[in-house]
Amino acid sequence: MSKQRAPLAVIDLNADTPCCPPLAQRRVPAETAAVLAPAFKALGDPVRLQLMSMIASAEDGEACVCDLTPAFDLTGPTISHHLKTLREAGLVDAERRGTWVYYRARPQILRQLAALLSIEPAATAKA
Amino acid sequence: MSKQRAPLAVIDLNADTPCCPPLAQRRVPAETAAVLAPAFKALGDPVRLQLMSMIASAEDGEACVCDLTPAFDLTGPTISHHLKTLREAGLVDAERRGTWVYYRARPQILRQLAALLSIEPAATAKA
DNA sequence: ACGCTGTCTTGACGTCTGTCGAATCAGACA
DNA sequence: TGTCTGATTCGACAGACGTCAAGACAGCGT
Repeated sequence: MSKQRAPLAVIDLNADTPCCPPLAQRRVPAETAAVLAPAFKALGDPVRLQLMSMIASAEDGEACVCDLTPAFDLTGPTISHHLKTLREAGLVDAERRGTWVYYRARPQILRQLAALLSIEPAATAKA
Repeated sequence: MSKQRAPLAVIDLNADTPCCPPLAQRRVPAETAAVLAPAFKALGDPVRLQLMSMIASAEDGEACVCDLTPAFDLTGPTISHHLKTLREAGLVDAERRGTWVYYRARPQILRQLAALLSIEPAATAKA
């Protein structure tokens, strides 16, 4: 984890900043890496990757915790913990409506991560 | 880390398999998540994200460890450890040529990760 | 007001991770 | 052969992570 915690907690990378040219096009500077790495890290757990997918692909763009939890062989607190991790990485938003809490994906940051990873169709060896 | 180690060590996801529809389009199944999550996890450290970028954006598509190491305030063994992590996640390949070891990105897996994260321009709430 | 249900927080546990120094391995060159 | 340089492996340590049980909190219904 390279020591420091980084600010996180809802990184400012939620704005519509175009942000980052592809990782393979220009060297990612340390500051950018420090901001983006936590997002990748959050996706680096199978459970969270599935949670993220379930949320992002949900019918109305949002998913209830009550639907998420029973999809895994894990306790409620554990799922809650993973959701918190996704929240702190800026990947999802939570909203309580009455009894239930709904999670919603943040497409912007997903787009940024995808852009960072994107490779021009034939850029394997560009020279 | 969700307990089990998974096979890793060079996941078979290096083939040209189209692999995965976007995460926001269909629920990522557990098996897919188990295979892909380690790749995201490997990118989930600022140092490795920079290493990956330096390798992928290198002049001839490859970077020498001797150029990578001095770019960080970290010891050789530590950089070597991170490179091993990237290697085991299937993100890079290593080749020794004489005295030096060169690392090269695997564009296919990067493309797969990018595809998984990709979002159709206006799919925020598709209904 | 009371209890019920759904969700989150807290505290604890074992494991994994990032880092280093020391030792080891792999080639190059005398 | 011996030695030098570059890279990896080994062993150790502090800190972070994933998980759970127990408790706390928030709304709803009675």
